Amino acid sequence: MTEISSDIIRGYNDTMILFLLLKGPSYGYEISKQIRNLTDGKYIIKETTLYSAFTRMEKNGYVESFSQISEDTGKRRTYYRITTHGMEYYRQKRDEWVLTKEVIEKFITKENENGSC
Amino acid sequence: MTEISSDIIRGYNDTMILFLLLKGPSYGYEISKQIRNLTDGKYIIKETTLYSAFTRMEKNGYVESFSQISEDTGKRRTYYRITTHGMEYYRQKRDEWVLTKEVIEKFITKENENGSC
DNA sequence: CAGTCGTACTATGACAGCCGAAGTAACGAC
DNA sequence: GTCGTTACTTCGGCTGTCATAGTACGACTG
Repeated sequence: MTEISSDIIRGYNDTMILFLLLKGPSYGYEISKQIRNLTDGKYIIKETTLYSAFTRMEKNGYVESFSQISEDTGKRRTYYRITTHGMEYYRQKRDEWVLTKEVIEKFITKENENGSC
Repeated sequence: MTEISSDIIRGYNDTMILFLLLKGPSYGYEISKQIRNLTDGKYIIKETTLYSAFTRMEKNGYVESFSQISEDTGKRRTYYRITTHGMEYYRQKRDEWVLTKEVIEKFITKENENGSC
């Protein structure tokens, strides 16, 4: 099985999290589930990676956290909300992705492709 | 200017180098120039990154090095040749790339696209 | 004839992000 | 009564990248 190495995703974990936060505030466990679902289990973010991303992004001002007691479980969760600064960062990363894709694909042979466009 | 962050390229530097070695043995400085040219200067690999990639890949058995005196300059260069193991690794990375691209693009909004295919 | 530019590297050490391991706590299911 | 799920936290290690610096030699440039 081809597995996605963390070294390529590295630096795009933040982007993935921010993307999900664009739809509204969320918290660690849910984000993690959403990533798994959205990618059909192809990418499962590690807990430590996720939570360290949150703290890093909060430090950088990309997200804001707030504590709230959930209505369903009655337990306290740490929610994160994307900031305008975070949205800017997301947009930057999106643009960077386009470039990066172009660059990497110059080094990827297309031998296994059968149909195109 | 959107610049490519090293964190996304990370782990694909090896792949890029191996791709260039598929065409035949080469050495550090030339590989570096080829990367710059092939990407129209969009990606310039750092010297230290390049040479540490070589030593790492030799340790992993992806490349073999040999010393040779160049015909034009008369100076000694360290050439690298891709091994069969290295070719396998390259193929793996190529497959991984397809997956990775799919995954990341689930998190990239297409707002700025105007035409498609 | 000194200085700078291009080639072709090597060594060292720092840093960032990812991740494994382990722990905590509270709830429901079986 | 322990297992699975939720919802985290702490710690420490590893890997790849990069800044900095240095070596060495030939060519050209003022």
